[in-house]
Amino acid sequence: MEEVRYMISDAANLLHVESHVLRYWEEELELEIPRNEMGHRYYTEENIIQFEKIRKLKEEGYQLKAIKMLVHNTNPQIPDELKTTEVVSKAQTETACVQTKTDPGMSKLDQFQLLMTRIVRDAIAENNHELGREVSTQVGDKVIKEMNYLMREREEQEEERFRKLDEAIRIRQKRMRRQKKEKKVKCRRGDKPGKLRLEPQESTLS
DNA sequence: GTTGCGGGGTGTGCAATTGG
DNA sequence: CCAATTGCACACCCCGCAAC
Repeated sequence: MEEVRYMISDAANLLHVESHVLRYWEEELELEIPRNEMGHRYYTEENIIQFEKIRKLKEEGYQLKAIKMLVHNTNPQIPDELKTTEVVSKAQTETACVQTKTDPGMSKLDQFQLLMTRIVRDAIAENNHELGREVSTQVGDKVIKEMNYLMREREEQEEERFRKLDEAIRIRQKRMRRQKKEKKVKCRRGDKPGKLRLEPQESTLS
């Protein structure tokens, strides 16, 4: 199976960010992006997935420092001070609510999030050494199952998204090959070759 | 066939801007 | 104030095309 390589512009398009953002993230997060013979970055599907996750974490309000920890797996538990103030205050508000009582009309996901917020807040109040034990005793089987389910669901969504991305790229490559082939045929016939143009591609992704 | 030119894409580096 | 983002300048390389 041939490894798919995306140039920085392709990767930027796929991820809906500017190319200099990718370079910036690469630098700040100390990511190792492979280079080709020309010294140009190329991105594998693995890299794309990694950047997609980074982008999601950014959207969720995490700072690059926190994301860096996650990426390098040095400290999977992210302290609140590494979240934006907006995210922290939101979490605090939710925690305050759950302290009083839980709204019976709340969705399962909301209840789960509130539960997690409370657990994490309590755990942070203890020292870092106690944190792991504290969480593991409070997070019961039910929460773990919920977490696994949510994680699996999310992974499936991501897989589906990248399947679509891959399909779009393959269609484009196929089209380009066909155009080149047509061009060659025209050349052999003696036609004057026109400049190869890419058809504007409709976005198959949203 | 070779050469020169221009366009497009990429690189780095730094400064400016933005927003919490 | 600082982290994050954006913009700009300049250099390099590749490729297509026209002229010779």
